[in-house]
Amino acid sequence: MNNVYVKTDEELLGYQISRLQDLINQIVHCCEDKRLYESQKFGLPYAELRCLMLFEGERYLTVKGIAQRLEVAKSRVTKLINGLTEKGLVEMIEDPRDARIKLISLTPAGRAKSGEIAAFHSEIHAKILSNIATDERLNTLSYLEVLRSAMETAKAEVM
Amino acid sequence: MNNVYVKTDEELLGYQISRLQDLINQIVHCCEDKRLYESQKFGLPYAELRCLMLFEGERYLTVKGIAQRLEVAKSRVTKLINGLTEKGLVEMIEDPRDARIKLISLTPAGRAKSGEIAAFHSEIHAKILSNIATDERLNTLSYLEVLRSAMETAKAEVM
DNA sequence: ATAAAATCGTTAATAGTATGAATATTATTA
DNA sequence: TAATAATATTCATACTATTAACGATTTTAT
Repeated sequence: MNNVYVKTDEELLGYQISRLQDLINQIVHCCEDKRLYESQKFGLPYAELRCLMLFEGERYLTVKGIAQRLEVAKSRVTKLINGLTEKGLVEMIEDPRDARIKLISLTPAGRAKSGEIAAFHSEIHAKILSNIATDERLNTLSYLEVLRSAMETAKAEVM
Repeated sequence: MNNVYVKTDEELLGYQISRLQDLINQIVHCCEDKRLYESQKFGLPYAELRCLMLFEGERYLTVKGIAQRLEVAKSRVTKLINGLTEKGLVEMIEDPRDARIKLISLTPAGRAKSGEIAAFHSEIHAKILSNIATDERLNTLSYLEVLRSAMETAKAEVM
């Protein structure tokens, strides 16, 4: 009978769906743990930490630019910059050509901390790679790209 | 000369590290979008939504049990249950055998909403799967498991 | 049987994440 | 020059989450 096949197919799909769900949840949960850990490790609220990392290779950023990159409201950025300024990690000067604009840059301490954080990020991802067999790394990255792409497409479809 | 090979190897590793970093970030970012979307869609703060989903197959939960599963403080759960009670989604009775304990259960409305949310989760993961070629699904799940495992190991090593 | 210890949930204070509306200042443009 | 646009800040609000202190109840040990 056909029913048997249909049911097996459905069962397989159901199994794959819940497996995918579990795997993604566990991976995301792992990332949330990392987030908490690095926030502790570097003594910064996570949002400020993320803000600090935007200065890689850029001398000056503006409130508006940071807001766009972090995808948050400008008013939020004002708060973050206040926090980072109090901690001596960034400083603000006025744009010589437009007094509305404030240019934000890293202090030496900010550059140092930003470097430490970047190094930690590299370290942790290097560690993850090292836990994947050499001959499986390429495939892992490829299939991760497959998943990423499938997720973006699904997002566009559903949301 | 040996230097040439060494450098190529290092470059490859560096490339793979930053690719892994990007892919994971994008996948997590996608999940954060989903989180915001479903919070809107179901008219619930995300934490309350997660709380609601714990009742799958369980008749009664306690504050302590919920706190453990959500990995938050008990006081946080009190707040979440207050919110869900105000919205008519859960209700609380006293444990007949121990007056310290409060048994929390879904109301009919809560059961309905919980069902909708579960259906949405299935739908979205089904959609993701459907965006992966049939002959690539098994491999995607396998390599996702490889990654998950490598991440858990790295977490244990670093943190 | 009762005093001490443990358990359970709540309250209050605090901190971090984030938004939106209103505002002040400065540039641009008509 | 007057209206408009751009930039950043302030304030009110809401959500996420923790810790410490507390009151009520149950368990345990004397």
